[in-house]
Amino acid sequence: MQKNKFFFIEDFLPYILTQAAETVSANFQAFYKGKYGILRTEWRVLFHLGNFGQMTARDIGINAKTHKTKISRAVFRLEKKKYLKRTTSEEDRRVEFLSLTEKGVAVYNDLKKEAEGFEKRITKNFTESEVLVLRQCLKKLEANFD
Amino acid sequence: MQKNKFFFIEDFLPYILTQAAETVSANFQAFYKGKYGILRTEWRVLFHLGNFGQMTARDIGINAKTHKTKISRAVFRLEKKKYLKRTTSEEDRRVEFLSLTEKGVAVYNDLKKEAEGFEKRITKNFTESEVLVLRQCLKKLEANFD
DNA sequence: ATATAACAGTTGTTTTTGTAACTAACAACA
DNA sequence: TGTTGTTAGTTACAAAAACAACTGTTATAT
Repeated sequence: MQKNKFFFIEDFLPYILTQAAETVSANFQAFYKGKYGILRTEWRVLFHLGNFGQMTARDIGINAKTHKTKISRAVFRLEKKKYLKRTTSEEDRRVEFLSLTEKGVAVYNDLKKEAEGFEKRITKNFTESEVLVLRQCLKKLEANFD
Repeated sequence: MQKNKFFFIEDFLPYILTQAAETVSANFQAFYKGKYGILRTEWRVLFHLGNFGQMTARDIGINAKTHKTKISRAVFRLEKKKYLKRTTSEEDRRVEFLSLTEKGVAVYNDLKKEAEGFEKRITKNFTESEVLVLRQCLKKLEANFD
């Protein structure tokens, strides 16, 4: 596959990784952007809350490796759309607990179904073992930078 | 790994794919951004020209699946840095042939070495077969959208 | 106590992207 | 010819991201 002495951009792992991610993301975006007018970071916040329940902006940022300003603005937009509500913590008034509204849960559930279907479709010509190795490798790549 | 009836964002392939890509890219960026002050699209253009020799903006865009305005701006910046030169085609004066200057080739060669080292490092705890499957899967994912 | 540092989250400014509209050159066909 | 359509690449404007500086609150340490 890869010639010995030469470097080919199309075999450079960071490049094909980014290309694949951009293609997949761009196509998945169609669901949440087209259907609910939300951006990628908003999708991430929504799914973190849908998955884990109540969380703070800080913890979403840490888990999703996303900068706090990006989270802050995503939270603002989700709140404006009434998908999310905030409650200030009693113990520490800097902290806000975020959680989905009923409307937000409905959106989450719908997008969750779309996500499951999407994942099945993009891996339909993969063997089970390929999917497994792919997942493992992606997590390992990520972990190599901790 | 994945619970049966539940959806977890951390197992959702498009999500872990994007996360891995962002982490890897952000770390690789340090080389070309820190050392030569160039952006990701500029890196891509530089590497396309370094790899394939003379190309048009159009063909780089098609190959890298990047919009023509992004390419146009990257070309402009690379030209300003004297890494790249243009020659208008004689047959069709809309077309510009792009190629690296001597300075551009030097930058390319240096970054190519960095790239090779970087790739080795991020996959140093991978088996050969894992790397192979990873590459195959990423290309297959990409191809599923053609 | 009170000064200092650390932290959660927001706001402001600059840089980069996305999208559409544009220019200039060619192609096709009446 | 000349009219219409297409293409390569650029430019203008709006949306989003990056980065730094900020507010308000709690923790630490003298």
